[in-house]
Amino acid sequence: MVHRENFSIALSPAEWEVMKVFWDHGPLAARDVFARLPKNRGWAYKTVKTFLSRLVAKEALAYDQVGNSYLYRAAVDRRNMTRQEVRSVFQRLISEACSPVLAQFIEEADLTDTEIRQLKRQLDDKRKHPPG
Amino acid sequence: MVHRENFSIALSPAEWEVMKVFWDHGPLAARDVFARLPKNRGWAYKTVKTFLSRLVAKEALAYDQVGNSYLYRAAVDRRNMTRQEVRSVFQRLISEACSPVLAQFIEEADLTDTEIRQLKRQLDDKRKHPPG
DNA sequence: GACAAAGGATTACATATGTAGTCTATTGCC
DNA sequence: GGCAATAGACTACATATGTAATCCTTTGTC
Repeated sequence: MVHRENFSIALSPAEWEVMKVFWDHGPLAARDVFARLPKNRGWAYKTVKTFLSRLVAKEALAYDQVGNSYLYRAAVDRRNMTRQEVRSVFQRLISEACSPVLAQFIEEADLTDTEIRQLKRQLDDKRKHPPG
Repeated sequence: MVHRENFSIALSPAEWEVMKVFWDHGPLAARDVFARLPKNRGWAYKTVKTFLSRLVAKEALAYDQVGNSYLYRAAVDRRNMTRQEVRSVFQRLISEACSPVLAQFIEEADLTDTEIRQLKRQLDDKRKHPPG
């Protein structure tokens, strides 16, 4: 089992959009990726093909030859990529405290009550002095 | 009072770094911006000047002539820019639920107990059915 | 008053990204 | 068996971004 040097692959916004399709649906042929992308993006099929090639070059995607075409699949883990991106966003936006930016995030987020409960629990777990 | 068309200015990572200096310190001359930027970035003074010019072109910065040089100042609001960026990050990273990405953010964040308490309160305020 | 230093304006150049089109090989269909 | 459709490879081209250097002007210094 090859251990991939997964270190520091950066995805452009368009590439994220493509990767999300794989993370949500698993391995796909180019044509199916195209079909599953949000149509409001208005990308031509050839454009999507370009993204796929670039993602393969970045080793964010891999593929298996099936007949005369490729079955592409994600080669990087979504949680890893998200974590990386979140870190970079933090570094970009934050001067000192994380909290204001995090607050901004919470403000923007659409959350169910259940999710809110879970996030609160997660916050509790971060406390140095557990709530009394 | 001129009402600026503040709509949809996008900042590159380097430009964010520069803007943070203004938001943290107020109006500054080019040389002082250079001095206050994290030195680990290793940017040449001329590079910083380029960023300043581009930010003026984007109308993220404005300036007043003082003697033969400019006193630059932020022309956009930090909260606004942060909100915009947070939104765009959400759109980029999220398929359906915000919650997993938000969780990732909380995981990465370095927070004091006080900040945690405040964020929890903010979460409570978002609940459709207030906690009983 | 001449010259060097510093400031702003303009130019430079490589890589990344958005957005495709063209070229060539393969292959299903008639 | 020939042709059109499709796939992947390669090419194209404009804009954004990182990273400066050069040019021209102003101004403080000796």
